[in-house]
Amino acid sequence: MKIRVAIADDHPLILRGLQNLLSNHMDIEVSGIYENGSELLAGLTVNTPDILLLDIQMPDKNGLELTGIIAHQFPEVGIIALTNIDSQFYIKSMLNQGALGYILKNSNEDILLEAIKTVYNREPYLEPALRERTWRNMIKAQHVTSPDGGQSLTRREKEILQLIAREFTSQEIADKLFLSLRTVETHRMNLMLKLGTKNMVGLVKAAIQMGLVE
Amino acid sequence: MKIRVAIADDHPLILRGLQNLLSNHMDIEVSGIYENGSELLAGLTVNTPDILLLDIQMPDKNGLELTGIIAHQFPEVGIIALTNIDSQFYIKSMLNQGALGYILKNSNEDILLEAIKTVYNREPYLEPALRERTWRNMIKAQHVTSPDGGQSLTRREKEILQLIAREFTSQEIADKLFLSLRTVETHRMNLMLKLGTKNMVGLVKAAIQMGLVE
DNA sequence: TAAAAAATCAGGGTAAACACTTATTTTTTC
DNA sequence: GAAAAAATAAGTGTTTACCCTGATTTTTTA
Repeated sequence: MKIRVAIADDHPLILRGLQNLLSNHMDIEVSGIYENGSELLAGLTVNTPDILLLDIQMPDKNGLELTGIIAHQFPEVGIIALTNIDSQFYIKSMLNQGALGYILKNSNEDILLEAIKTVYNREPYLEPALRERTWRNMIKAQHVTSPDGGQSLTRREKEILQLIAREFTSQEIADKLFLSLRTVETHRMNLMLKLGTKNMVGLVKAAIQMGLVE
Repeated sequence: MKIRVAIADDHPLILRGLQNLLSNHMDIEVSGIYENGSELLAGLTVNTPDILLLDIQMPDKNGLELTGIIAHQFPEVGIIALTNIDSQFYIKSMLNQGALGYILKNSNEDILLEAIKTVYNREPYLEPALRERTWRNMIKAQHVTSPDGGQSLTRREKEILQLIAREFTSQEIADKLFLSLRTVETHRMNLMLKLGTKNMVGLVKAAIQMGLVE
């Protein structure tokens, strides 16, 4: 019985590379390839795979939300995040949302196959290069973190953070979203509080780490 | 006569994807694949291709320098930068160093093929999505007093850019480097000109892309 | 050793961000 | 349907960034 693997990624090159790489293995079958979140959700109902290799950054849908939806709706699918984002925040969030694996796009073939086989057995798999740091962070997080965990941003906050990181001023954001300048500034202040920074520079860096831009 | 294409990229997936994609075309032949800069330089002397698809970010060598060396040593090779970096600074620098094409890794097959054919005919090719903005920037750059066309950042500029991206204010930078506030502001303005941005947000993003922080 | 590039500094302004506070309405969750 | 969370908005400042102009001195390069 082959392991059925679906792939969702908006980069044609990565899609091809994965397809080609996996098709060389007799115990793996590529059961579907999708270039965006909508296609993916539609495809999963028709043809449910064992493993889903999921790009976090896709044009139409956010990878975190997508993971939450799929993990809930198709609990039998083992989700492996496949991404360029080497971010502690994202690793934690994705695992929280129900992903079982997290590997980087510059991983080699061995890592990819090991991840697929591990997750197929319902065990978590984390890119070796990320393991130690993530462990340290999670241990630290239990020691230090404040009650609220400090990290979760609301939908509106993420939206505004993204616009900030795309070089819109507060006034421009207010106009764009039909909000008062004051509201946007309040959100910005709350973002700075939550992300522990004192200016736009820190916000931009956080936005990049979270994959909201670039 | 087939177009001979070499590929240099440290991402195994991208490498496979490209190889697979190009091998479907009768008029193209993949003449070499390289996973790092040293391999590439060694390989080119033995087997010189018509086109080189070159990743800017490789573990051992900087893509800019590499481009300069290859363009000088193998002028018959048409270099196409293939990268995730959507940065005005990098585009200009790469073209300056001798690259003829610049496309993004999330480009589709059509763009890739068009780039290869265009560059094979010794004509420059720029990713369509980047064209307009780059043009605008290049025109703007000629209006302004940036001496040589303003490609590379000076040592001092890089130093200050790094401090900006590390969340220092201009006043703090001035104190740290024993400069007048005005000097720091002048450098910041020049940075914005050179990098084609209107505020700190763009500077931070450029700094990250250039690897000055994180 | 000239010329070019880089680094330094400033006046005088406008616009935007930052800081601290309070408060109402809407939406979500239990 | 009550409680909690999120989203909305504002008053009143201070600080910093941004934009235009101009310049001199130091270092590098041809």
